[in-house]
Amino acid sequence: MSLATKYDPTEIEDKWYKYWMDHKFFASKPDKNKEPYTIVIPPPNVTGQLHMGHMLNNTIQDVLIRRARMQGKEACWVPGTDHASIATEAKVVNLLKEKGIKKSDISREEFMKHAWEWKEKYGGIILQQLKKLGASCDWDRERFTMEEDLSAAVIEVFVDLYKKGYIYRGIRMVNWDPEGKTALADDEVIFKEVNSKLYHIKYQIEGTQDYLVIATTRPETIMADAAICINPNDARFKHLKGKRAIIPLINKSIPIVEDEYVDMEFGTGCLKVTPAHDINDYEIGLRHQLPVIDIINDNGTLNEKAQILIGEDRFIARKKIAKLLKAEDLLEKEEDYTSNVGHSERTNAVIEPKLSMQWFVKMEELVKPAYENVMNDNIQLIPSKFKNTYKHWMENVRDWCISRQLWWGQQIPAYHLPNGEFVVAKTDEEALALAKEKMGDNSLTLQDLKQDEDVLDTWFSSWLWPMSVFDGFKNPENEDFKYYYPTNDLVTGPDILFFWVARMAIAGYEYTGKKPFNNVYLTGIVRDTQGRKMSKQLGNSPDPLDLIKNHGADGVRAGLLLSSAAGNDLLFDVKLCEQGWNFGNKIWNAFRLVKGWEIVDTDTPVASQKAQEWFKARFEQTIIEIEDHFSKFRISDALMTTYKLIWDDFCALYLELVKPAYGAPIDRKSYEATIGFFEDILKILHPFMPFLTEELWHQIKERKTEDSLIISSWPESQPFDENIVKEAQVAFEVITQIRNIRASKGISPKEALKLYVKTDNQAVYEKYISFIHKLANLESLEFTDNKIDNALSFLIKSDECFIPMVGNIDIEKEKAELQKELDYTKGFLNSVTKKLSNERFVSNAPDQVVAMEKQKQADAEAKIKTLEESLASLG
RNA sequence: GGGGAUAUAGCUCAGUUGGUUUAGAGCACCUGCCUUACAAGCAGGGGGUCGUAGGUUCGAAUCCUACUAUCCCCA
Repeated sequence: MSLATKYDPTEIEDKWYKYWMDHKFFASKPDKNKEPYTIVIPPPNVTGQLHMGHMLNNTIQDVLIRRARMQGKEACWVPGTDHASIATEAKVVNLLKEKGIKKSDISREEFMKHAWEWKEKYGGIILQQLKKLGASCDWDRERFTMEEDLSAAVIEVFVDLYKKGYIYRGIRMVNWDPEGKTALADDEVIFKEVNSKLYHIKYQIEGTQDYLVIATTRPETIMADAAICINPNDARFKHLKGKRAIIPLINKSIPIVEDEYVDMEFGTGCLKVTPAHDINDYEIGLRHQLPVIDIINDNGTLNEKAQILIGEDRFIARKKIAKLLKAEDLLEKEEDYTSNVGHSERTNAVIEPKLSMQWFVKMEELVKPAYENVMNDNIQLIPSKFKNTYKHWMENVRDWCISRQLWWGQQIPAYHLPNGEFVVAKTDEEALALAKEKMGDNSLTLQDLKQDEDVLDTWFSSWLWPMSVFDGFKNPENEDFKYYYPTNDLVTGPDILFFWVARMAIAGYEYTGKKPFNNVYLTGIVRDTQGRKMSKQLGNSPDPLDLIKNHGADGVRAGLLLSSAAGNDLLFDVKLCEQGWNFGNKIWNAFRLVKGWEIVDTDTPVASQKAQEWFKARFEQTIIEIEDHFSKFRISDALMTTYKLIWDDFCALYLELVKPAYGAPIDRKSYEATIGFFEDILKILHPFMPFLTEELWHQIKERKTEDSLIISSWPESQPFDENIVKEAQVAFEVITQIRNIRASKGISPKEALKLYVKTDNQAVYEKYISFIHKLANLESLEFTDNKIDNALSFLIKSDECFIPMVGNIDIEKEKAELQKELDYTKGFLNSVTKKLSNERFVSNAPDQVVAMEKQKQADAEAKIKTLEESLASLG
């Protein structure tokens, strides 16, 4: 069979993914004889499309899971999605709008029916996309946070936390999204710099003809003002103390209060206090017992409490108020001003701070085990720098607002009673029983109970994920849960360290007494080459599926991993994927070379024999390095080490050493050794580039299903002789030097050269003479005690090598090069000597260090001697 | 305003508890090669004094302090 000169991943990738699926290689079930290795996927938003962040994060998970599988562990990667209340509801509302249906015109039940239909039809595309990437998830275990069992777990936890006193209702200032008509968590608010205006408005001081001036960006809220506030230390406003001011347009009298919160430098130094519409004002209001006047409806329009402009949108009202004030000469001036304004992550609406009744989880007590067990490394964060951030958050944890004014989600299992009280229960029946008890009224019926309208925050589902995917609530004694939980590694972005990771740890300890995972690997954020976050608005994100189409999933995976150290942001460049593909192509062609050889039963050439010994040792040495990288989650380094082993050691050196002359056959022993090495490198590369490696694995020979690479065994490190690697290195250095001479003198590789070596250690050279012959094209290698005239020379440590030249040698140039080398070495010797002549160094530094310095000194002195002799001989 | 992180070659990053060279890698760059696996390749090469200024130490890219710059989180 002939192979194309260029690797084409398209068909190969689909073929092998199907093959793995058909043979259930991703599937996992508890096996007492094997060690479990479990990862739960960070459930992507069910409305989501694969983006670069997912690609990175899932590639890492797949690398970990594939390696564990090959190590003989029972590898289980659970996939799934979360129901994303806000995003999904927005999608469904839009879809209904297109059909001419308003959400407000249909019942909750009808809406849910539409939402589920939407989910079945359009949801979870992202999981299909993950398959293109090669993700080896156990798809039979796919879960969804709104499915029956997982919802039951959410309700159970709510009721339980309520009973334990961790859940309460309270009025709070929340981030209100007037478009989505829901409260948002702080992290769902994006602050953007917005150009706005600072309006300077005159308020008459009651009982006088004088005015005070306040500066505000929100003149439409003046009707909700409860006071004017000044700093008690502000000498300018002594005359205002104890007075009252009149709100313009509605002529309402409000007190002037004093509070040190007011920044004397900012604006006019007079602050209007609007407790209902600003979090800071709310707090001032509490301190001064000011009334709260809420003038804005849920949809962002003014309500009747505003007295004027009722029904107008807040932004239109702003303009109209400005106009009205101007008309009455109460607008002193407008100045341009940029301010940070919160926007809804989902709807992009400007956030309205709003007081409302919400449900909260009391965090302070609940958080303790999750806090301690990260601090003591029971749960490890990788990289560990995130421990600081985690600590800071945990120590300043705030109560968690878990209610959302939406329908898509688990409806809060609280039932309001006619008298305004409420009960919390898992079912209607239990609620009714509780209500009867509470009210002492047996005649109550379900009709008297009204279930809370709100649903729970999506995070309130996903914080249970590592437990609920294994049915840890429904049936805590089940085999899966006992076997797979706690999970091993969690891979996610640092942006959800608090919203998700910390909360999972909290829930894990609360409900199982155990950590939900051992290690949390925090990936970097994928940015564009200019360092900007990838976003739809900027349009700076490449389409992941296009990337896969153009560079192959293997190429993209390798490209993403090549420069993404844990926790460091990755500046994504398509060039990385090209590099990934190049690498795949390199291996493909290496295979073409080997596959093309004709095999005969002849003796093994010395070079080939030695090359096998050498590569074996080099491989073992590298495996240790790779294991070390993996143990520290240095995935990028593990790949780079593999990359260099394959490209530099295997292709550039080993294959060149065993490669027979063109058209000549290869001896059977060398061929078989080479195939063995090839299999080993395919194994260690498989977690990174699964498709190409599986393809070549089967190209090597016909294999049974159970001999597939994906389930083959990971190479274990074997003892090896370090001296082989070290001594061969001398030969490789000689080769490089000779090639250097060829390059700089324009000598063709075809022209064989003579090499003379002046050394005290002939044995090392003799051992690997065959390497030098083959890779540097030597006519002969001889040892000498004297300098060789009319030759170019170079140094290997203090050994001197000579290549006789037929033509003239540019003596001046040679001298200059030698002089440069000499200067450097002298400088180096100088620094070493200085160290050694320092008595305090010699007496304080460890013996080993001193010995090393002495060795350096001796080497440098020998080298200098040789260099000086060479210079002298050149005249 | 508070907290945290980072600053090493043109770019992206290593540098593992301070001592294997006057600092490494990949990519990019330069030179020469269509050498019979691969020109998306091969061979060779140049390039940084480790953000700035101090300090600790026999010894600092590594520890401390200040400053500067950038980024993130919280308010």
